Amino acid sequence: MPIITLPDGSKKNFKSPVTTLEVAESIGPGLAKAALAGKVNGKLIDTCIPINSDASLNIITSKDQEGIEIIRHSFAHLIGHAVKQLYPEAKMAIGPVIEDGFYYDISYKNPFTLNDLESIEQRIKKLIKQNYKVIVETVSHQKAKETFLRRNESYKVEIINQIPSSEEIKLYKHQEYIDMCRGPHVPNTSHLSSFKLMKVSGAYWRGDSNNEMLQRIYGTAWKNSKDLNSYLKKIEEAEKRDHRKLGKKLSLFHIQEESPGMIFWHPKGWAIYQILEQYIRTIINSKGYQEIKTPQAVDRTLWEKSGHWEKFKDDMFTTTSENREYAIKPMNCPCHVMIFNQGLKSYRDLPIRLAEFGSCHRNEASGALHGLMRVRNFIQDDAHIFCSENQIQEEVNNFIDLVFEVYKAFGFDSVLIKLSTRPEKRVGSDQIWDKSEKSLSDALDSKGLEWSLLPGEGAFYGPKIEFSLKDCLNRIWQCGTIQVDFSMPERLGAAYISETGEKKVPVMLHRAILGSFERFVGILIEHYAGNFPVWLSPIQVMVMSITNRNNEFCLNVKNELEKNGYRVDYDLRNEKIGLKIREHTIQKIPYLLIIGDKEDEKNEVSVRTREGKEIGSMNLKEFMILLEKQIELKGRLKK
RNA sequence: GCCCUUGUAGCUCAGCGGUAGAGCACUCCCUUGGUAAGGGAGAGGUCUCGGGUUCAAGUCCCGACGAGGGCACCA
Repeated sequence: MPIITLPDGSKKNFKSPVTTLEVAESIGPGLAKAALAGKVNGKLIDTCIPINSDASLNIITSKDQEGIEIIRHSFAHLIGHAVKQLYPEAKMAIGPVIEDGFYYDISYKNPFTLNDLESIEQRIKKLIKQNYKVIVETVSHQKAKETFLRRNESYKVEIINQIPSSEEIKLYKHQEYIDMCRGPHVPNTSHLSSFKLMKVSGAYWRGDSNNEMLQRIYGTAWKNSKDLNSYLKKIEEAEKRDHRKLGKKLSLFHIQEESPGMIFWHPKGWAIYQILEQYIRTIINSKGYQEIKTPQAVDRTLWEKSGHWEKFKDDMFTTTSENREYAIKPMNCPCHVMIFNQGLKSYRDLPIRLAEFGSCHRNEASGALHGLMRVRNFIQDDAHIFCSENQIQEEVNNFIDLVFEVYKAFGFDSVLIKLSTRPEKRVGSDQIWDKSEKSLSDALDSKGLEWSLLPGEGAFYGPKIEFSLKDCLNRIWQCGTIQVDFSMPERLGAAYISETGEKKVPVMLHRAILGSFERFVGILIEHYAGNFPVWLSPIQVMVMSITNRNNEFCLNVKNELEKNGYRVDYDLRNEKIGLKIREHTIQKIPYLLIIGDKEDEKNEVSVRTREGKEIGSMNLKEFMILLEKQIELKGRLKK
């Protein structure tokens, strides 16, 4: 006799086991129609599954996030249903829910084209219209296996073989199509309306590049067409922020065939880069770092000693000279150890913080390259801290503060923090790993930060904290990092004399705040949509004449601003002011100064912003105060 | 690296077997105009590269290289 407690606290008595659907019906026909699943004591189940004992029940509809995820999951099954009708020989692998949508991995002899995608989408629409019931059946492990063997679904069989044979398996029947899933799923296709198949791509079976490649169909689905459209609109808007597009439009940089993955920085892009570098330089100087510079090409023997040659040989560019083989450095760390090694060090010297804006080359897989975000040549705001074991905690703590201080200056409010721990292939004892992993997690916890654990994702020499930011399409990019390294100093013979007079190996902390400048500029372009805050704008002020009678005054204004350290350009072309405003607004220059006879007479400038706001007329001094205030803010205020 | 898509003027793109097109940008001329496009004329392309099919190839086929989206990778 189950008593069902609803979210509002009310209780309902039932004489016999009751399903979510029946409970919903007892409340009202509207709810019964909308019910997608039940959440029984916190666990999601299908609406047709009987509840045998007292329970709290939450009826899930498309208004709940869980409901939308159920809808998306059921859409994955619909791909299966449609694909098997259109291409009976296709084999279905896995079809999970992802952020904003779903996908299905499929094995099929021919590649799916855009036309195929279109016909699959049409077929799904046709299936939805039939308003068919999705039927759940719980079967034994054996029966499930037989079912998929009979249907020649070898991937499903492989999945079942990984499930303990004592477990029961749920089959979802979509008319003649059968899929298997933990569920729950929608009870009827009538709940499935607003979706779009987005793209096809390749994906390795079980995510392993040694396995065969399947075809992945991606889709998005929402509770109604309004949500779907606003999602599609959002993507469209985001694409306009793409740093590659804006980089071209604003003439910041370009990349060309002859040097894939390497950047040609134009004057404006390089201006931004240099401002960043100078900013970081000033900050780290004040935090006890010393800047150094180390060679670009280093004999392979050093890379052999550091362990890079063995593990990353294929990812290094090499060159030869007079029978010697060199690697173009992929990292700065071994060279930093070489500087540390010059001269005997005492425990009193520690920590030693060596920073370098060093250009590194990594021969990344061609398919990994992505604009400024993933390149083969990049410069990090790199530094290595040589310290004793008991200094680790404090150094990590200070670094985390530094990262947040810097990120805040750019207006980043959401920073993803991840702690990556020991990978399978690694150097160093478990004891050392225990210690270093703990020092990182303690540091994060002591700051009260939210972070997630990535087991097995650490570098081969030590665990790391990663600070990641998102691009305009929500793709995540690692920027800052701090990594504990107990191995490389030893491999490269670093040592210091301890308090007790013995030789000890220092710990090395690898760390970067921005990560690569290339990637960080890419993130900034998208973060600001090209509207750089004044301190970063390559051109801060554009001085424009209305007629050529005002040219001289314009030049004076420009020179005066330049003399005061501002980045200024001017436009004296024989064009109408409307055109000049339009062009420089599109170029996203923060301040436009308009100078005509009126301004000339009063010795003032008329100020307009790239947002289209006319601030009014003022003298240059007032304008510079205004500029100064904006520069002070850095990126802390949006726009 | 793998799968799919893709490569035409500085940019965005049309053309998809029969003598290379548009808009914007560019150059010149006219216009001196007050807060997002003034008017006219002109110049500009071994259609990524290399093979092949064909009387004829941006256009079809093969290969290389690059790019885009994923996957794998990311010291």
